[in-house]
Amino acid sequence: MMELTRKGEYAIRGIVYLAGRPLDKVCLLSDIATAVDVPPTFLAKIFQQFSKIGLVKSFRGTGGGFLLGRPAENITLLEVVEAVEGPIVPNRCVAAPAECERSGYCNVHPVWRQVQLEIKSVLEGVSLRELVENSK
Amino acid sequence: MMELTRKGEYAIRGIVYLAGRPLDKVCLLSDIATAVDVPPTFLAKIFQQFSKIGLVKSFRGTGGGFLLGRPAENITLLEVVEAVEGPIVPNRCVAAPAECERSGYCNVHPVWRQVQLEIKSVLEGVSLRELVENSK
DNA sequence: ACATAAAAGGATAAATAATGTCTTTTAGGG
DNA sequence: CCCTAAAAGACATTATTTATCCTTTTATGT
Repeated sequence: MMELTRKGEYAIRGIVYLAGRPLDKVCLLSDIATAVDVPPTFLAKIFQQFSKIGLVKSFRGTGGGFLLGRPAENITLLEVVEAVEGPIVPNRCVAAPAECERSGYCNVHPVWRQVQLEIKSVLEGVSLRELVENSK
Repeated sequence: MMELTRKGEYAIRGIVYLAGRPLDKVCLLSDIATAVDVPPTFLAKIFQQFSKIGLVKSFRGTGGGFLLGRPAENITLLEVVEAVEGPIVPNRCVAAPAECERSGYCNVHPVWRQVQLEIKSVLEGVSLRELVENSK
């Protein structure tokens, strides 16, 4: 339970790597995949999701590849994770309160809500910039 | 990602119900299952896990059933969840740091560690007593 | 225009995990 | 000895995760 999937792990590895590259040089997906040791086809799907919401910018054709969509300090770990895993919902009743009404009011609900807030708070407090800096 | 499974949800429902029953009367599994709307065979597995670690006491045969293993105020939501879901590990690198050594030191690791602490902290702060009281 | 490069998108397959059932075994009470 | 009820293990089903492959679209250079 409560475990990041491979997809999420790969997503972080990939975008952190990209964030650590020179800003003006587009990165080939295949190069990123090799560098962070992720199946290229899988990473492609992940970067497509990033691209849709603007976390990265993509360029097709010769000389194409990927650039970070915004400065690394403006991208939080929460955004990266939610981009590929969907919203952080420790229990489905938090996502869909309607399903919580099994027998009136559910007193566990506020606890899960609190868990959700804490997780989001931690992940939101970390930017790609910080993740890159330490590794240099 | 990060979502409680049905098993965890059922586990909470079941033991909270038990905690709300008179202390000295053993509860039939079938009655609990009916009350909290969970498949009886599935709930049986869950209560077996509870029993092994003493969260509940079980009695076989005629007049048998289940009792809470300790006073409700001494059982935390964390214990209940971990009993059936295993330890709270938001990323496998937190459970097995060895796998984190992909390329030297992983700078995301401390973040997941922090997430783990926060989740555990919230769940540890809630006892079955509190969950029962509100519902009355 | 044409050939090439690279991402986008869709369909599908394999592996793993979640969910649930069934049957047999063990223990206790009458 | 017989009935009840939980324990334990094997099995079945479904859903999700983790990929892979193939075609299409878009861009660049010649």
